[in-house]
Amino acid sequence: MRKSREETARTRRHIVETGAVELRRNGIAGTGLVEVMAAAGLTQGGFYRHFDSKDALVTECLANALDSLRASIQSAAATRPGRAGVLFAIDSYLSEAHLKSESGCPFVALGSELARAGREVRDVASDAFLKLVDVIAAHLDDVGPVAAKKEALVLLSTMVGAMSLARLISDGEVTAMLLAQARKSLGRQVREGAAASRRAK
Amino acid sequence: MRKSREETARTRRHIVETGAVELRRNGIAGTGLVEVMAAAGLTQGGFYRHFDSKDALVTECLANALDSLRASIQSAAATRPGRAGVLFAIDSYLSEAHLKSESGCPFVALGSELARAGREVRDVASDAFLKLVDVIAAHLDDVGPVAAKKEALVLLSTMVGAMSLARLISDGEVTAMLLAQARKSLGRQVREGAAASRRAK
DNA sequence: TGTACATCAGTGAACGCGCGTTCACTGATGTAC
DNA sequence: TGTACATCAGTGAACGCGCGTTCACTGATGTAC
Repeated sequence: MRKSREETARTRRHIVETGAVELRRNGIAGTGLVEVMAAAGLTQGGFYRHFDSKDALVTECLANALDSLRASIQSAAATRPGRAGVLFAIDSYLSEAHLKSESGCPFVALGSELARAGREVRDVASDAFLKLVDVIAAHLDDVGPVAAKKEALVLLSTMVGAMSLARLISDGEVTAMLLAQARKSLGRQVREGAAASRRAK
Repeated sequence: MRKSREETARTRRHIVETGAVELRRNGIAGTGLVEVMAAAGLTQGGFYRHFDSKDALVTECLANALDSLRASIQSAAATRPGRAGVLFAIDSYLSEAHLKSESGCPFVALGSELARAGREVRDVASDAFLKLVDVIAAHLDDVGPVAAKKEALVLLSTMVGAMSLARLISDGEVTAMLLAQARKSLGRQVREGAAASRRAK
């Protein structure tokens, strides 16, 4: 049953992609290899032809998921120039669709588990976060790059925090209010950001 | 080896308190009953004399941890009147001490696991969150109660998000910058909050 | 108040079960000549 | 280009191991009279 190199590579990519979804749905500890392989249409036995360990899979799936997040924020921001792009990216992130999504932000879906993860996993998460900061900061082009980065750090903190809390709150009305309020407040911050930053100097 | 009612109650409380710490250190899935009982100085066999299941323990430990959080924020805020109290509570929350603490905010330590938890656990988390919102909102007493609640929702989102991200980032310098920047930005928001809220009307 | 018995907190061992990992096997693909 | 052999992707079963849970047992505490 040996497969061609091309098909092997395709299978591997497929495992990573379905694994990236399963991991965000059930968490790192809550996701089994049998489950990931089954979701990819395979049996558990073949897993170790592609990866050294569960940890190696987690690292790759996380990198994949973080890349999706960056791509999605980047393309949302790219629809409008400067701060308007950031506003749009924020509204997309803090949407009901993202709230219910099973392939959303890994910082929300895996946040507390990532903090306890090994060196390699945390490095992947850290690097991806800094890239995300740069994506946002690049759109805050009416202040200096350092000020833009600092501003982006705080915007992302609120985004991740609001979505994390929205996910765990069981009362749908509060959830909706929280997201709406975060969008509103970040909107104000982003619009007034340049002025506030200037004032702060 | 039967113990007196008083001692039984003390033992139970002790299990919940040590369990609340273990749970935040290792996560829900990552914490075993053997480990919790050992941390309390007991053996696993006695566990079911106090709790119906691991889930029941988790619910109680979470409630305990959330109560500690509320008490700590409440007492920090109470040291100063009005918005100054909120500023102080924010700085305490976003401190290096809290970053390294093993008995800190459950929303940060368990966030992504809570979102996947059962009805009861999520209800406990939700109720505690709303109480926390009220604690903060009570100090934003120069705007109406509804505006104060909305403002508190966003402040807490940034606090939880910043601490969650700070915990998972492996670069200590970035972590410190993120916390510092969140403190600074929230400080500005809280100080200008009343004015901004009035403007928004 | 004292006595006899029931209760039950805590121990230590055992139970299924699911997990990550390993392995013998199959047969199509890749390689060497 | 064709042939013979080595490689290896994928299967299905098995492995230890740790987990949540159960249980027989012990002996101090609580209760009934």
